[in-house]
Amino acid sequence: MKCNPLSKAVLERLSTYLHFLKSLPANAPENISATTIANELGLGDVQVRKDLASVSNLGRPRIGYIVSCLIDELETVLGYNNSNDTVIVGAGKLGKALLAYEGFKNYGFNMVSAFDIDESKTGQTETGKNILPLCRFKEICKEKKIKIGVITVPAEQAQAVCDLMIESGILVIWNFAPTHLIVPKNILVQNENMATSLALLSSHLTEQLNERQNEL
Amino acid sequence: MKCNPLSKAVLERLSTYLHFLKSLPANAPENISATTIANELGLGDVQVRKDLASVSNLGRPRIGYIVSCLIDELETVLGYNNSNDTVIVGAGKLGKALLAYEGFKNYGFNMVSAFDIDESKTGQTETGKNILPLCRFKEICKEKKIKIGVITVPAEQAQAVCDLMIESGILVIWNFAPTHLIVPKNILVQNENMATSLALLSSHLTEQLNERQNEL
DNA sequence: TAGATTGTTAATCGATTAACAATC
DNA sequence: TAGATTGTTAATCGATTAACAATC
Repeated sequence: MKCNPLSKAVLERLSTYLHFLKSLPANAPENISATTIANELGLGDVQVRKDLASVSNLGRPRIGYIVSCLIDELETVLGYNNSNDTVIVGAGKLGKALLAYEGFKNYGFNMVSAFDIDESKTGQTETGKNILPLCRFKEICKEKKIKIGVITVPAEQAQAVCDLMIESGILVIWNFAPTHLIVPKNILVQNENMATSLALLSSHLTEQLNERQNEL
Repeated sequence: MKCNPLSKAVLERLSTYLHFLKSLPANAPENISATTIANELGLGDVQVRKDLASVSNLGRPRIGYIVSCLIDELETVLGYNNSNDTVIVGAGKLGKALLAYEGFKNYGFNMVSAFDIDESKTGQTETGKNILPLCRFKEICKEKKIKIGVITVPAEQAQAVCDLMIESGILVIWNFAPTHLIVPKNILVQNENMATSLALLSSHLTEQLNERQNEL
């Protein structure tokens, strides 16, 4: 396993490969070629091979890759085998849902607790996790050395929460607030922003419809 | 307004600019320079200027852009001023939530109805929208000339639903199923896939932590 | 006129694709 | 050995950045 930093585009594809490999039936052959993966996913074979080469040296001429080993290696590279403590700020509907969702464990995320400025929301949830007052945020993050934060507060408060997170030692932010966050270069913000998705859809549609018109 | 097709990266930024402009206070000056936008969003000024130039010719030396006109133009380019009928396949929790959500109107999306293969789910929702049996999907899409489809079925059924959508004339697919869909080139699939987001977060974190270790 | 700001042209950078040598 | 498949090196493509001329 190599470790020069991978681009966003590569990581996205690696995640696709992993998902595809895991979805193979149990009676499938135990090895698979990059070309097969590429065809199944509608990508170029060279691209798949290059992507895989950037994280693994399991490929063997004539044989390809052993599926189970490749899955292992991808999970490691993508961090699904870690267990990273994660905190949430904003204990509204979404925040609570994320706090309760068990599935994050599969991706190496462990939702520790949520924080909210509204102290009436604090207490324990049915699933036994704590919702704590925001004033304890920094203290707890530093103590537990937490590096991942999730923002589920309204847009107006998102930047302030973001600043607090950075001050508290958080390195990676998963932002559900529909706003652009300004952060230092070494901090990653991953936006989960519906407006952006919709803009892409909309624009592609307009283009498609124009093309059709031109054809007539 | 010009109209050569815009790249995904540009569209994402345009959506950010629009959001930022809308968030300006009412008493802000009525014009704004690309440099100001760039600084506020932590981007390069040339990039902002080039992005804006690709959709507008409102920029005036010394003055910049009139905020309200720019908002209008961005909304048009991003399609927020259209009203695009949209259908949903999969009337589970997520499908129903999307069907009920009023906010899509602001982005030019009108959720017409949802479809489900399970006929026990059919009927009218509290918000007065219909959940229809999947067997009527093609007929209705063709009749209403629907071009946008949302997939909220489990991963196993997503490809079949996707194929049905394409057959029914849909051009743009918003996919919430955690799986890779294979489509012809002229169809856009926008994936709303948490696993991919998480992979990006995780990998960045690993990188950051390694760097810190090296510094010691 | 001077200065701010635009839009464009050219240079750089990074990612994808094509060609090919290496190997089982 | 022949053929499939890998990984790498070079070529292409596209996007970002830098430099600069145009303009109000």
